Amino acid sequence: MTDERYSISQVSRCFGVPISTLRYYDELGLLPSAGRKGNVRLYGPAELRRLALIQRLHHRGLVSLADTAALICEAPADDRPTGRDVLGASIETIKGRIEDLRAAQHLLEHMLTCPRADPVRDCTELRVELDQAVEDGLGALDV
Amino acid sequence: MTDERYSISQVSRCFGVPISTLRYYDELGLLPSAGRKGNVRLYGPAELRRLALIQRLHHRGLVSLADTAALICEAPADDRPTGRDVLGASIETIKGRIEDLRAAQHLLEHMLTCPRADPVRDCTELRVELDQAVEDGLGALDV
DNA sequence: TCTTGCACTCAAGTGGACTTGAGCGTGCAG
DNA sequence: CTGCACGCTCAAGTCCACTTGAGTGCAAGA
Repeated sequence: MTDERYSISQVSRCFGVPISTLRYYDELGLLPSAGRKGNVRLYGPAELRRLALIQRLHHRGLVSLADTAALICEAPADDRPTGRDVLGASIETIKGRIEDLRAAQHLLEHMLTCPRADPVRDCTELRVELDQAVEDGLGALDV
Repeated sequence: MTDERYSISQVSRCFGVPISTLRYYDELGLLPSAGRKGNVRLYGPAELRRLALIQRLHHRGLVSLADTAALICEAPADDRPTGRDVLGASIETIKGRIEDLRAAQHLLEHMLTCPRADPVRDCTELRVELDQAVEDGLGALDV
Protein backbone atom coordinates (compact mmCIF):
# COMPACT_ATOMS: atom_id res chain seq x y z
CA MET A 1 0.00 0.00 0.00
CA THR A 2 2.69 2.42 1.08
CA ASP A 3 4.95 1.58 -1.76
CA GLU A 4 3.42 0.76 -5.17
CA ARG A 5 6.61 -0.98 -6.27
CA TYR A 6 7.57 -4.44 -5.11
CA SER A 7 10.73 -6.47 -5.36
CA ILE A 8 10.68 -9.95 -6.77
CA SER A 9 11.06 -11.47 -3.32
CA GLN A 10 8.10 -9.49 -1.99
CA VAL A 11 5.93 -10.65 -4.86
CA SER A 12 7.17 -14.14 -4.30
CA ARG A 13 6.16 -14.03 -0.64
CA CYS A 14 2.73 -12.48 -1.18
CA PHE A 15 1.67 -14.91 -3.84
CA GLY A 16 3.54 -17.98 -2.74
CA VAL A 17 5.22 -18.19 -6.12
CA PRO A 18 8.92 -19.06 -6.20
CA ILE A 19 11.28 -16.34 -7.39
CA SER A 20 12.55 -18.64 -10.10
CA THR A 21 9.03 -18.94 -11.42
CA LEU A 22 8.57 -15.18 -11.56
CA ARG A 23 11.80 -14.82 -13.50
CA TYR A 24 10.65 -17.62 -15.76
CA TYR A 25 7.32 -15.88 -16.43
CA ASP A 26 9.19 -12.69 -17.18
CA GLU A 27 11.42 -14.52 -19.60
CA LEU A 28 8.33 -15.94 -21.33
CA GLY A 29 6.80 -12.50 -21.60
CA LEU A 30 3.84 -13.77 -19.61
CA LEU A 31 4.50 -11.45 -16.70
CA PRO A 32 7.07 -8.78 -17.52
CA SER A 33 8.16 -6.66 -14.59
CA ALA A 34 6.89 -3.09 -14.56
CA GLY A 35 10.43 -1.86 -15.06
CA ARG A 36 13.88 -2.11 -13.59
CA LYS A 37 15.95 -0.11 -11.22
CA GLY A 38 19.45 -0.86 -12.35
CA ASN A 39 18.75 -4.32 -13.55
CA VAL A 40 16.56 -5.25 -10.62
CA ARG A 41 12.97 -6.14 -11.46
CA LEU A 42 10.21 -4.04 -9.93
CA TYR A 43 6.56 -4.96 -9.95
CA GLY A 44 3.55 -2.64 -9.67
CA PRO A 45 -0.18 -3.13 -9.01
CA ALA A 46 -0.94 -4.01 -12.61
CA GLU A 47 1.61 -6.82 -12.50
CA LEU A 48 0.18 -8.12 -9.25
CA ARG A 49 -3.30 -8.23 -10.75
CA ARG A 50 -1.91 -10.00 -13.75
CA LEU A 51 -0.21 -12.54 -11.54
CA ALA A 52 -3.44 -13.11 -9.63
CA LEU A 53 -5.14 -13.77 -12.95
CA ILE A 54 -2.43 -16.14 -14.08
CA GLN A 55 -2.72 -18.07 -10.85
CA ARG A 56 -6.47 -18.42 -11.15
CA LEU A 57 -6.16 -19.81 -14.62
CA HIS A 58 -2.98 -21.79 -14.43
CA HIS A 59 -3.08 -23.13 -10.89
CA ARG A 60 -2.34 -26.87 -10.81
CA GLY A 61 -2.44 -27.25 -14.54
CA LEU A 62 -5.95 -25.93 -15.05
CA VAL A 63 -4.89 -24.13 -18.20
CA SER A 64 -1.47 -24.52 -19.83
CA LEU A 65 0.92 -21.60 -19.63
CA ALA A 66 0.70 -21.17 -23.37
CA ASP A 67 -3.08 -20.90 -23.27
CA THR A 68 -2.94 -18.65 -20.26
CA ALA A 69 -0.65 -16.40 -22.23
CA ALA A 70 -3.02 -16.47 -25.20
CA LEU A 71 -5.91 -15.60 -22.93
CA ILE A 72 -4.44 -12.70 -21.04
CA CYS A 73 -1.92 -11.11 -23.33
CA GLU A 74 -3.72 -8.35 -25.10
CA ALA A 75 -3.97 -9.69 -28.61
CA PRO A 76 -2.78 -7.34 -31.37
CA ALA A 77 -6.39 -6.44 -32.27
CA ASP A 78 -6.32 -8.37 -35.55
CA ASP A 79 -5.56 -11.42 -33.44
CA ARG A 80 -8.64 -10.91 -31.32
CA PRO A 81 -10.58 -13.83 -32.83
CA THR A 82 -7.72 -16.10 -31.77
CA GLY A 83 -8.16 -14.94 -28.21
CA ARG A 84 -11.89 -15.63 -28.42
CA ASP A 85 -11.24 -19.06 -29.84
CA VAL A 86 -8.85 -19.99 -27.08
CA LEU A 87 -11.37 -18.64 -24.63
CA GLY A 88 -14.20 -20.76 -25.93
CA ALA A 89 -12.01 -23.80 -26.26
CA SER A 90 -10.65 -23.39 -22.76
CA ILE A 91 -14.12 -23.17 -21.31
CA GLU A 92 -15.10 -26.36 -23.07
CA THR A 93 -11.96 -28.11 -21.90
CA ILE A 94 -12.62 -27.02 -18.36
CA LYS A 95 -16.20 -28.23 -18.47
CA GLY A 96 -15.01 -31.58 -19.73
CA ARG A 97 -12.46 -31.84 -16.99
CA ILE A 98 -14.98 -31.02 -14.34
CA GLU A 99 -17.09 -33.91 -15.60
CA ASP A 100 -14.12 -36.25 -15.61
CA LEU A 101 -13.17 -35.19 -12.13
CA ARG A 102 -16.67 -35.76 -10.88
CA ALA A 103 -16.68 -39.24 -12.32
CA ALA A 104 -13.32 -39.97 -10.75
CA GLN A 105 -14.54 -38.58 -7.45
CA HIS A 106 -17.58 -40.84 -7.43
CA LEU A 107 -15.44 -43.78 -8.27
CA LEU A 108 -13.00 -43.06 -5.46
CA GLU A 109 -15.76 -42.37 -2.98
CA HIS A 110 -17.28 -45.66 -3.85
CA MET A 111 -13.95 -47.36 -3.33
CA LEU A 112 -13.62 -45.67 0.03
CA THR A 113 -17.05 -46.59 1.30
CA CYS A 114 -17.35 -50.00 -0.32
CA PRO A 115 -17.40 -52.70 2.36
CA ARG A 116 -15.39 -55.08 0.17
CA ALA A 117 -11.79 -55.51 1.24
CA ASP A 118 -10.56 -54.91 -2.28
CA PRO A 119 -13.25 -53.16 -4.29
CA VAL A 120 -11.22 -53.30 -7.48
CA ARG A 121 -11.43 -57.09 -7.44
CA ASP A 122 -14.55 -57.77 -5.47
CA CYS A 123 -17.09 -55.04 -5.87
CA THR A 124 -19.86 -56.03 -8.23
CA GLU A 125 -21.10 -52.52 -8.75
CA LEU A 126 -17.71 -51.31 -9.84
CA ARG A 127 -17.20 -54.33 -12.04
CA VAL A 128 -20.48 -53.74 -13.82
CA GLU A 129 -19.49 -50.19 -14.63
CA LEU A 130 -16.05 -51.15 -15.85
CA ASP A 131 -17.43 -54.00 -17.89
CA GLN A 132 -19.72 -51.54 -19.58
CA ALA A 133 -16.71 -49.45 -20.58
CA VAL A 134 -14.94 -52.56 -21.81
CA GLU A 135 -17.97 -53.55 -23.89
CA ASP A 136 -18.09 -50.09 -25.41
CA GLY A 137 -14.42 -50.34 -26.28
CA LEU A 138 -14.66 -53.82 -27.72
CA GLY A 139 -17.45 -52.64 -29.96
CA ALA A 140 -14.79 -50.78 -31.90
CA LEU A 141 -13.11 -54.06 -32.80
CA ASP A 142 -16.02 -55.44 -34.79
CA VAL A 143 -15.95 -52.65 -37.34
CA MET B 1 -16.54 -61.54 -26.98
CA THR B 2 -15.61 -64.51 -29.12
CA ASP B 3 -12.02 -64.51 -28.03
CA GLU B 4 -11.21 -63.57 -24.44
CA ARG B 5 -7.60 -62.77 -25.33
CA TYR B 6 -6.57 -59.60 -27.06
CA SER B 7 -3.38 -58.44 -28.71
CA ILE B 8 -1.77 -55.18 -27.74
CA SER B 9 -2.94 -53.53 -30.93
CA GLN B 10 -6.53 -54.59 -30.32
CA VAL B 11 -6.46 -53.16 -26.84
CA SER B 12 -4.88 -50.04 -28.21
CA ARG B 13 -7.67 -49.64 -30.73
CA CYS B 14 -10.54 -50.32 -28.32
CA PHE B 15 -9.35 -47.92 -25.72
CA GLY B 16 -7.67 -45.31 -27.84
CA VAL B 17 -4.45 -45.80 -25.92
CA PRO B 18 -1.19 -45.88 -27.92
CA ILE B 19 0.65 -49.18 -28.00
CA SER B 20 3.70 -47.50 -26.56
CA THR B 21 1.66 -46.42 -23.57
CA LEU B 22 0.42 -49.94 -22.95
CA ARG B 23 3.96 -51.26 -23.01
CA TYR B 24 4.95 -48.44 -20.69
CA TYR B 25 2.19 -49.33 -18.23
CA ASP B 26 3.29 -52.93 -18.37
CA GLU B 27 6.85 -51.92 -17.66
CA LEU B 28 5.65 -49.89 -14.66
CA GLY B 29 3.70 -52.85 -13.38
CA LEU B 30 0.57 -50.75 -13.56
CA LEU B 31 -1.04 -52.92 -16.19
CA PRO B 32 0.79 -56.21 -16.68
CA SER B 33 -0.44 -58.31 -19.56
CA ALA B 34 -2.38 -61.44 -18.67
CA GLY B 35 0.43 -63.52 -20.07
CA ARG B 36 2.47 -64.05 -23.18
CA LYS B 37 2.36 -66.31 -26.15
CA GLY B 38 5.98 -66.54 -27.13
CA ASN B 39 6.93 -63.13 -25.98
CA VAL B 40 3.83 -61.45 -27.33
CA ARG B 41 1.62 -59.77 -24.73
CA LEU B 42 -1.94 -60.99 -24.41
CA TYR B 43 -4.66 -59.19 -22.49
CA GLY B 44 -7.79 -60.66 -20.95
CA PRO B 45 -11.03 -59.20 -19.54
CA ALA B 46 -9.49 -58.43 -16.15
CA GLU B 47 -6.79 -56.34 -17.80
CA LEU B 48 -9.36 -54.51 -19.88
CA ARG B 49 -11.33 -53.63 -16.77
CA ARG B 50 -8.17 -52.50 -15.12
CA LEU B 51 -7.33 -50.31 -18.06
CA ALA B 52 -10.82 -48.80 -17.97
CA LEU B 53 -10.25 -47.99 -14.32
CA ILE B 54 -6.85 -46.46 -15.01
CA GLN B 55 -8.35 -44.30 -17.71
CA ARG B 56 -11.11 -43.03 -15.46
CA LEU B 57 -8.64 -42.03 -12.81
CA HIS B 58 -5.68 -40.90 -14.83
CA HIS B 59 -7.33 -39.34 -17.85
CA ARG B 60 -5.85 -35.90 -18.55
CA GLY B 61 -3.84 -35.79 -15.39
CA LEU B 62 -6.74 -36.22 -12.99
CA VAL B 63 -4.64 -38.45 -10.79
CA SER B 64 -0.92 -39.05 -11.28
CA LEU B 65 0.19 -42.43 -12.52
CA ALA B 66 1.92 -43.09 -9.22
CA ASP B 67 -1.26 -42.41 -7.27
CA THR B 68 -3.32 -44.38 -9.73
CA ALA B 69 -0.99 -47.28 -9.12
CA ALA B 70 -1.28 -46.85 -5.36
CA LEU B 71 -5.06 -46.80 -5.67
CA ILE B 72 -5.62 -49.83 -7.81
CA CYS B 73 -2.76 -52.15 -7.10
CA GLU B 74 -3.97 -54.47 -4.41
CA ALA B 75 -1.92 -53.40 -1.42
CA PRO B 76 -0.10 -56.19 0.46
CA ALA B 77 -2.79 -56.19 3.18
CA ASP B 78 -0.53 -54.61 5.79
CA ASP B 79 -0.20 -51.70 3.43
CA ARG B 80 -3.93 -51.27 3.30
CA PRO B 81 -3.98 -48.06 5.36
CA THR B 82 -1.66 -46.52 2.80
CA GLY B 83 -4.17 -47.28 0.10
CA ARG B 84 -6.93 -45.69 2.20
CA ASP B 85 -4.80 -42.63 2.79
CA VAL B 86 -4.08 -42.13 -0.86
CA LEU B 87 -7.76 -42.64 -1.50
CA GLY B 88 -8.85 -39.96 0.95
CA ALA B 89 -6.15 -37.58 -0.16
CA SER B 90 -7.02 -38.08 -3.82
CA ILE B 91 -10.64 -37.32 -3.16
CA GLU B 92 -9.72 -34.11 -1.39
CA THR B 93 -7.36 -33.12 -4.18
CA ILE B 94 -10.06 -33.76 -6.72
CA LYS B 95 -12.60 -31.71 -4.81
CA GLY B 96 -10.13 -28.84 -4.64
CA ARG B 97 -9.48 -29.04 -8.32
CA ILE B 98 -13.15 -29.01 -9.14
CA GLU B 99 -13.46 -25.79 -7.15
CA ASP B 100 -10.47 -24.26 -8.90
CA LEU B 101 -11.86 -25.26 -12.25
CA ARG B 102 -15.21 -23.77 -11.48
CA ALA B 103 -13.58 -20.49 -10.51
CA ALA B 104 -11.54 -20.51 -13.69
CA GLN B 105 -14.63 -21.31 -15.71
CA HIS B 106 -16.54 -18.37 -14.26
CA LEU B 107 -13.62 -16.11 -14.92
CA LEU B 108 -13.35 -17.21 -18.53
CA GLU B 109 -17.06 -17.02 -19.10
CA HIS B 110 -17.02 -13.52 -17.80
CA MET B 111 -14.19 -12.67 -20.14
CA LEU B 112 -16.14 -14.15 -23.02
CA THR B 113 -19.35 -12.29 -22.34
CA CYS B 114 -17.89 -9.03 -21.06
CA PRO B 115 -18.69 -6.23 -23.50
CA ARG B 116 -15.31 -4.59 -22.92
CA ALA B 117 -12.86 -4.96 -25.76
CA ASP B 118 -10.13 -6.13 -23.40
CA PRO B 119 -11.67 -7.31 -20.14
CA VAL B 120 -8.28 -7.92 -18.56
CA ARG B 121 -7.51 -4.22 -18.76
CA ASP B 122 -10.92 -2.59 -18.82
CA CYS B 123 -13.45 -4.65 -16.92
CA THR B 124 -14.16 -3.17 -13.52
CA GLU B 125 -15.77 -6.28 -12.17
CA LEU B 126 -12.75 -8.39 -12.97
CA ARG B 127 -10.41 -5.76 -11.63
CA VAL B 128 -12.23 -5.64 -8.33
CA GLU B 129 -11.89 -9.36 -7.90
CA LEU B 130 -8.23 -9.39 -8.80
CA ASP B 131 -7.52 -6.43 -6.55
CA GLN B 132 -9.06 -8.36 -3.72
CA ALA B 133 -6.63 -11.20 -4.33
CA VAL B 134 -3.77 -8.73 -4.49
CA GLU B 135 -4.81 -7.16 -1.19
CA ASP B 136 -4.97 -10.56 0.41
CA GLY B 137 -1.50 -11.31 -0.83
CA LEU B 138 -0.06 -7.99 0.22
CA GLY B 139 -1.38 -8.58 3.71
CA ALA B 140 1.34 -11.18 4.04
CA LEU B 141 3.99 -8.51 3.61
CA ASP B 142 3.09 -6.56 6.74
CA VAL B 143 3.80 -9.47 9.05
C1' DT C 1 11.32 -68.22 -50.48
C1' DC C 2 10.50 -63.73 -49.73
C1' DT C 3 8.01 -60.08 -48.10
C1' DT C 4 4.67 -57.94 -45.12
C1' DG C 5 2.88 -57.10 -40.75
C1' DC C 6 2.82 -57.26 -36.09
C1' DA C 7 5.32 -57.79 -32.08
C1' DC C 8 9.46 -57.31 -29.09
C1' DT C 9 13.58 -54.91 -26.32
C1' DC C 10 16.43 -51.32 -24.81
C1' DA C 11 18.20 -46.82 -24.96
C1' DA C 12 17.53 -42.29 -25.93
C1' DG C 13 14.65 -38.33 -26.92
C1' DT C 14 10.57 -34.97 -26.07
C1' DG C 15 7.77 -31.23 -24.02
C1' DG C 16 6.00 -28.61 -20.34
C1' DA C 17 7.05 -26.16 -16.39
C1' DC C 18 10.08 -25.16 -13.73
C1' DT C 19 14.55 -25.50 -10.57
C1' DT C 20 19.40 -25.41 -9.67
C1' DG C 21 24.07 -23.93 -9.98
C1' DA C 22 27.98 -21.15 -11.15
C1' DG C 23 29.61 -16.82 -11.31
C1' DC C 24 28.87 -11.99 -10.89
C1' DG C 25 27.10 -7.13 -9.43
C1' DT C 26 25.29 -3.76 -5.85
C1' DG C 27 24.06 -1.38 -1.72
C1' DC C 28 24.28 -0.65 3.00
C1' DA C 29 25.17 -1.96 8.24
C1' DG C 30 28.86 -2.60 11.22
C1' DC D 1 36.06 -1.47 3.75
C1' DT D 2 34.34 -5.75 4.28
C1' DG D 3 30.72 -8.88 4.48
C1' DC D 4 26.13 -10.15 3.76
C1' DA D 5 21.62 -10.12 1.69
C1' DC D 6 19.55 -9.75 -2.38
C1' DG D 7 19.42 -9.52 -7.21
C1' DC D 8 21.02 -10.77 -11.96
C1' DT D 9 22.18 -13.99 -16.23
C1' DC D 10 22.78 -18.10 -18.73
C1' DA D 11 23.22 -22.91 -19.15
C1' DA D 12 22.07 -27.12 -17.55
C1' DG D 13 19.32 -30.25 -14.87
C1' DT D 14 14.80 -32.47 -13.17
C1' DC D 15 10.36 -34.78 -13.18
C1' DC D 16 6.52 -36.85 -15.43
C1' DA D 17 4.44 -39.35 -18.90
C1' DC D 18 5.28 -40.85 -22.70
C1' DT D 19 7.31 -41.38 -27.71
C1' DT D 20 10.76 -42.58 -31.06
C1' DG D 21 14.31 -45.19 -33.13
C1' DA D 22 17.39 -48.97 -34.03
C1' DG D 23 17.72 -53.52 -34.42
C1' DT D 24 15.49 -58.18 -34.08
C1' DG D 25 12.06 -62.15 -34.37
C1' DC D 26 8.21 -64.83 -35.92
C1' DA D 27 4.24 -66.32 -38.77
C1' DA D 28 1.32 -66.29 -42.63
C1' DG D 29 0.33 -65.38 -47.45
C1' DA D 30 1.84 -64.50 -52.68
